[in-house]
Amino acid sequence: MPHHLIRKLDRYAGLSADDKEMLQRLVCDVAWVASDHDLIDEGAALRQVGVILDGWACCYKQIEDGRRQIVAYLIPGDLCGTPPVFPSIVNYSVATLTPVRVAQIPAHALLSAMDKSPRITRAFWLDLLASFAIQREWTANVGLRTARERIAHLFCEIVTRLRAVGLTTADGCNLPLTQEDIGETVGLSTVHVNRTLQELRAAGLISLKRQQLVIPDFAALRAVAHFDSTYLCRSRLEADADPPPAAMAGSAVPA
Amino acid sequence: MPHHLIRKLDRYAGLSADDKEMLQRLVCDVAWVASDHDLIDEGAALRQVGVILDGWACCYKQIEDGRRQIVAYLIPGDLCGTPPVFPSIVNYSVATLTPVRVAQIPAHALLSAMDKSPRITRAFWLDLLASFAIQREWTANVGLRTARERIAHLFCEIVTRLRAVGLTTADGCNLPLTQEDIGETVGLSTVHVNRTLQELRAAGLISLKRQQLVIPDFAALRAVAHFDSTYLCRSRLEADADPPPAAMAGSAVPA
DNA sequence: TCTCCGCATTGATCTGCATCAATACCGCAA
DNA sequence: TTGCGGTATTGATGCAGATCAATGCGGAGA
Repeated sequence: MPHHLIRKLDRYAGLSADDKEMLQRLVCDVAWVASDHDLIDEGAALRQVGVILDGWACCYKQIEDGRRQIVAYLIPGDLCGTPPVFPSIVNYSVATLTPVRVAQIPAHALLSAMDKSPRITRAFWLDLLASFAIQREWTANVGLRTARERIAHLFCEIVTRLRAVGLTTADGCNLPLTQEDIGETVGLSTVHVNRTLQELRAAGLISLKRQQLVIPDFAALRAVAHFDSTYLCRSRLEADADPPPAAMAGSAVPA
Repeated sequence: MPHHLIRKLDRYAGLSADDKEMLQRLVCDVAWVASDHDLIDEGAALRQVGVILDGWACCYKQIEDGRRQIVAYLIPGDLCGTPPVFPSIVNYSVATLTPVRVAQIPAHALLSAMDKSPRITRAFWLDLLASFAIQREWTANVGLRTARERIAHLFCEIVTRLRAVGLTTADGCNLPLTQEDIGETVGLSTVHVNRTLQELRAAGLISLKRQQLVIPDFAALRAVAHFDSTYLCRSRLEADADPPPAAMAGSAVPA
């Protein structure tokens, strides 16, 4: 049961059996962290990279007066911290949203793995570029969409990402976010998030209760959101080396 | 007169004379591009990286109905495209805002330079991480600040970045942006940008006419914007190798 | 010099979303 | 079972910023 990270990196750059073994060995320092705890504090000097094995976390920024903005979600297979430059100082914090199982890869181990395998190096580059693409999309999401579109877009993205790591149900996923979290993600007040969710429900676009998100008609939600999944298909290096990467269609991987 | 890129990379990772020479040689395919032209079209498969030598450009995204969001500005010394993974497919477009002088570095040349020098590799990593940090900040800017704060923050960032490449005057800079550009950057209508600019002027925080931005009291503007420049200080690996890196200093390694 | 065009500016009006303030609900622990 | 704390929901009201519609202005080209 290699963690999602290896599968993801493999899709990015086609790892050899050796590569996978090497990566597998990196993941040794594993721990559970309770919900609602910080994994990284802004300003810390990291000498290692975290790998999320289970659970959700988020990267956020805060300004003096308490306003908070979530700038990314971390799900299983995602890195936590900024490889592979050490020591690196991060300008955001990371907090768990659920209990999280996280592994720590020490700087030197990661660097030496990258030294030994150009495929591993390439895979980490691509992973970073993929997160970057998501970040750009978030900027655009908050900057130019309406409340309804923003939330719809967020849900489309989340489901697509979770599907890629096999964490979805047939037509939805578990969504461990409060309405406040959602608001801090898309730049809306909690109250307005609530009302917008009800609109989406009323329109039959989603169902959401008890942290279970169901999207009966993904295409419909995508249309509302103006969601174009290509930015999630890793920077689509050799775009056809594997699964149907493209636009519409079924997205992502069976695995 | 080595272009700004080399100076920047040098600050990131401390290049050797050889490194600099190698980089210098990369920059050969140079051309001028007129204002208001696309340098990169969304979906293109890049086999090279551009380097902005002179002028301004911007990365932007568009959705069907014509709404547009600027997600980044490129100024001299910035890369245009996503090194160093090729071919890479970008999910945004790049347009010139002024006439731009741009060099193209072919994929193989860049990769071989990175192969030969770990410092160069490291420098490119850090440059990418720096852009990423800016993108995160933009997400937060649009997500949680008011109109006045957003524009103030944008100006603080721009001046700080320009200063790092020596393109500022004593207390300001040239700003080749229309009010429409600014609006598409921070998620506001043109009209409201205009009014907010006037507010900032009335408050004595800025002066802006004929593309000349003057900030008489940077600290004051920074306070309004809740601007914290640390995210611009490259991931501040060796934080004290040069100019006052701002805030509290400390941390990190002399390397 | 005049004319044109893109950009900046101004006013009037509308609305999406914030804010304030209760109230309802649910899971949990005693 | 009861009570409690965090989350969701609902209503009422206010405002930041959008939208619509002119008008002004400065620079480039004839």
